[in-house]
Amino acid sequence: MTETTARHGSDPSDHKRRRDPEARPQQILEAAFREFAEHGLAGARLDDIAKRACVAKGTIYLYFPNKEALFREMVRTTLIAALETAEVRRSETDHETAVVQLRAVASGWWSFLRTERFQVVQRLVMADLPQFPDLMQFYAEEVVARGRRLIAGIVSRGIALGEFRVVDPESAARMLSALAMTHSQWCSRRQFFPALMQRTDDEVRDELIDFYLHALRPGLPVDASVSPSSTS
Amino acid sequence: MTETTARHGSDPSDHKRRRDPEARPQQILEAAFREFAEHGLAGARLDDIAKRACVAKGTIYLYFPNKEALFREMVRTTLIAALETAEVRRSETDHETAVVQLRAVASGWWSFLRTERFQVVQRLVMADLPQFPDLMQFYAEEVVARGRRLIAGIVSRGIALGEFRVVDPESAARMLSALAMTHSQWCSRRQFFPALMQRTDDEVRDELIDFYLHALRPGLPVDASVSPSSTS
DNA sequence: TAATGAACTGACTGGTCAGTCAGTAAAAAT
DNA sequence: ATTTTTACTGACTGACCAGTCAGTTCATTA
Repeated sequence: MTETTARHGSDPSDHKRRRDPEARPQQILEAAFREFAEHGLAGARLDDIAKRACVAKGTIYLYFPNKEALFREMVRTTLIAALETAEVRRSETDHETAVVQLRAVASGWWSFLRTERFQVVQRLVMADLPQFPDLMQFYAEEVVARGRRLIAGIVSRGIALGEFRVVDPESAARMLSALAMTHSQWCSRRQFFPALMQRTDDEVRDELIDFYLHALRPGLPVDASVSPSSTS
Repeated sequence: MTETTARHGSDPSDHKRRRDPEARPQQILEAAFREFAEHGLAGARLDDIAKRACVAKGTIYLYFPNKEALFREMVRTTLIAALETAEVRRSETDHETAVVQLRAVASGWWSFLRTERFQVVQRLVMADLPQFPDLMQFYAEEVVARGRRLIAGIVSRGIALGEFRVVDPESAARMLSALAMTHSQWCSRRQFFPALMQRTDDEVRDELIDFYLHALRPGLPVDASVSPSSTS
């Protein structure tokens, strides 16, 4: 009784879109990503995640059994999304020299390392993942090992083609990972590393790829193998 | 009245050594180190730290105003202790070739990176230090920059002596840091990196130093990074 | 028009823990 | 022997927050 055309809510346009409930998990995961990124696992509050997702706290529990599950799922989906990003460039350069291919793939990999998503995961991996051995395993296998195999393959090819000196490809791949991952982290904290302040991301990338390629140059000695291009 | 020789406590040998109270801060800091190492900043409980230090919780507050201060001080003293460890070897090799000196200093630095103390701090730096910009600054300046200067000096000398190709010494030092820090972390998580399982710490060290020295070998003619010889 | 139930809400509860403080106990001073 | 000081204790409190659940809203069905 007493209802005119206006109910109590008044504005019919701000209707919460409880339409398509299958969008909810993504929406919550995205909010969780932001909160975990800023505060880590322990520091993130479910109330804040809910607020960010424009959802009540109870709603989160309709889709995820608890905070830990939410965290796990958020890491998993982020890693998967990141992987897809990384798969972009790759075999489209198989006809090139190993040096060219390595530059191309390393650049793609670098772009991935420089994304905010990866940087955030990187921090969470260091900070909180020791508590979740299975996620750590997933990360090690699906992200680290996968990237490493990619690089190792190219290095092998370069060795076979005589472009690189003979090295253990797995080890060489690890060296590139180390250079790239660390430099990417440092780039994200430029304020603390004066030398990086006067370099762009791309310059840092080129610097480390050049350095890396120098380490793989075939040995100096016997002349014949290298065509003396006598240029400058 | 009624007291014989025995009071109520009975055992006179377990007297808490409230002797030399200046030992207390160190004792608490050490316990804090262990707890923070295992659980991070948020996860460590003051009750546990107290228990580990064989002290009541209240006692901690006699020496540190709050948990954050305890954390800061623990990081500070650990970094300082770590630095002293690292300063050991150094100018005692100034008469050697740059290559030999670099090997010696890098080995010393590597031992430092491999200590539990450094590994723990490394993790805390990643996980929790963003909240403490001044500590981050301290870490960047006193640990990272200092180590980098040390290496850069040797590289400069090697360039001057013609042992190394001409590179930016600061950049070269950064490359070595990246290789060493990352590999040290991976060594601490060997379970997840199959390739490292069959290598000792020392083998990993040699592998990366060799790789590094290859990158610094004085060049073939000129770089001419990519020479498209138009094979096709 | 009413009944049904899926989607969602947010006040509430119970456990956890940083930080407090009134009190004890031993050593030093009187 | 008595008082004062220093070092320490641990039960307590209040804030915080993950997780719950009785209740609301609204689209769909009857």
